[in-house]
Amino acid sequence: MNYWLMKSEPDVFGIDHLKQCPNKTDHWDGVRNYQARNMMRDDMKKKDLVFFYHSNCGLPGIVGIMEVVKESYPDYTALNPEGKYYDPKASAENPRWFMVDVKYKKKFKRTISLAELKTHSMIEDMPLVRKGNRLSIMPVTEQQWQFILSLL
DNA sequence: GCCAACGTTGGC
DNA sequence: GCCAACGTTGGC
Repeated sequence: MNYWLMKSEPDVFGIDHLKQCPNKTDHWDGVRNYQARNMMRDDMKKKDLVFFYHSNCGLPGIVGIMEVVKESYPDYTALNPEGKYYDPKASAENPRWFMVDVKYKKKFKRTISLAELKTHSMIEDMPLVRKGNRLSIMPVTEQQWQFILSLL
């Protein structure tokens, strides 16, 4: 089993949105970065656990945990010319972009903020805390996962 | 709202 | 294949 971290803007889609979805499950659409796509498409497996990270907000940080419940399939939002995730280079035959389904597991009592995460040398190798990093999906090692949980 | 860092695009 | 221009991410 693998661990991951995925970013989302809480104003657009935060952890509370996921919790309120039917069956607390939704598809993680709109990923338009090849590195992130490849990980989601090739390496993300059912039952993998994922940190839900809130970005671009008052207190950026890890807010909870979700679980992968469906492995990658074409992100159909790329095919909708009206949608903001439309990509004219994607087609049904050649989807180009993929998504997985994730299910809400838990929300932490507090946000483990980016500022707090940056103070710990245990996790200094995480892309998340490195300068200028914009990856919206990244792998988390088991050691990093356990360490972060120990901060709660 | 600013801006640094980064990814993507497209001319050559 | 290089690289300048541009667009986006995301912290602050």
